[in-house]
Amino acid sequence: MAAEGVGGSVHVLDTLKARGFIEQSSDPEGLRAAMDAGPIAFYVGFDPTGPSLHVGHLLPALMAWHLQQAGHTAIALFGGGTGMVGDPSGKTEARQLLMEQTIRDNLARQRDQIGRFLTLDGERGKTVDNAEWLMGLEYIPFLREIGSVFSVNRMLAAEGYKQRLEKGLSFLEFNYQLLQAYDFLELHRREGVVLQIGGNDQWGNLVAGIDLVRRKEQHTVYAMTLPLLTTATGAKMGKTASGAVWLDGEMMPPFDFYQYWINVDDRDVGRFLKLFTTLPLDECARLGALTGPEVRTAKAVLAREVTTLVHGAEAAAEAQRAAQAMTSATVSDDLPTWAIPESLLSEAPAWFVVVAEAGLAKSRSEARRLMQGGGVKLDGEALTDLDAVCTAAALGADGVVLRVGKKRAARIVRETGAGVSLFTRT
RNA sequence: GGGGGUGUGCCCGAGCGGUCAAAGGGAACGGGCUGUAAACCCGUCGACUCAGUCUACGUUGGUUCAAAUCCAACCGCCCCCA
Repeated sequence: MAAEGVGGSVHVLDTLKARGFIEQSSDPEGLRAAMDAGPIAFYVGFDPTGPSLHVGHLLPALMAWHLQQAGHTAIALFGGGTGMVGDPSGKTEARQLLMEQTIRDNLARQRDQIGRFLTLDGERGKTVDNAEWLMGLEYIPFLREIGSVFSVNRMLAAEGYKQRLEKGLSFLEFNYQLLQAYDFLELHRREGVVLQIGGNDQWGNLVAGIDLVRRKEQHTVYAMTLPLLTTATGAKMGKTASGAVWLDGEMMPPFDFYQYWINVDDRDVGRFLKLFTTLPLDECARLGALTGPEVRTAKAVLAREVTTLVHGAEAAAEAQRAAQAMTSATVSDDLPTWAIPESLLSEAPAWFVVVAEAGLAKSRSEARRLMQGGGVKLDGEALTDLDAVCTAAALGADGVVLRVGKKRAARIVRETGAGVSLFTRT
């Protein structure tokens, strides 16, 4: 990662502001003064309800990275305890309750992923699990110490709960805010944490924590929220046809991850560069100002940078090569390759079967339709004959290139060993 | 606990005994135009051994020649009363 702002003259808060990380801040001046007085400890929470983190989590992770680069201590809090309750903020419906074991598995994976962004040496950064202090809580003491300072009136008036009040809100979920506020208090006591960051939908929870710390400890602590990102077309960031854009390489191959960024809307490129890469601001500005076909250059940089952050330089380079090979009609080693099993080849399968088996279409029916619509190309030639079959002779020594649309392609080779497709097989 | 609703394909949403693989919209995908972008136009959009068959309208059973459509129970959700 590019080092930026370390010992530099630009204040990290200004950097964050300029890059678009800050949506709301509880007390900008106070926080700045606290930071100027010396390194502070801050925390950011992750909810273990998903099996992997996704691009949405990238934002808080990168914000934490910037803060850590500026010398502040990062604490990544995993909600092993709160995950068992479920945050109702901004949700339309109640969340399904997860099994304890599922939460623990998710948590382990997420901890691993966050380690790629933050230094977690226990000195400059560490991870904690709030199950540690939440699971052992006793009801009556908790109610007396924490519950007594919360106002139900105020909670009900909060924007985040409005939607849920229409649809119904269980008492379990209603308690979520108390628990998150308690986390802040606990981390303040244990680790001297004075800042919590989170998504803008967390605002109510963060502020509740600030209030709680003030009441119990008479200390001022701070909160900052990140904007909830939407794409230029108004959709939620990070959604694709097949689901979320996962950071886990098994759930979303690096190639697909890379492609996600290449296919981003033009209008989002400048904004995303500032948020999702660690490139200097002026470089982001330069790339973001490109217009017309040149935007592709900016997208290539965006895709490479983010993929590098998440999957490493090697995987990013590989994805980039595959993407380039995608646009040329020639057979290339860089293309995702699928080795057709000898057992299948010997049956002289129709091409639509091969298209489906190679993962280029979800089903044979879809492969058929794609062919009928002229969307399948074999070595650059449209392949529309449903009866055409794939034979050893057709493959030749170097194999062939099957292309579906502009964004999917694979080299089909004759081989008995199992090939690895870079595509998400469904 | 009592009363009333409701549950449809990725999402929203029509259908209310046969003509329903299920209108319409959105999303998505393919073609055209381009720049692996947006907008726009065209097409597709359950599966399979593809002009045929199978699986689908919360779940399970029932009525009927025939059910997404009627009945019962169950499950989930919503509203009113307690």
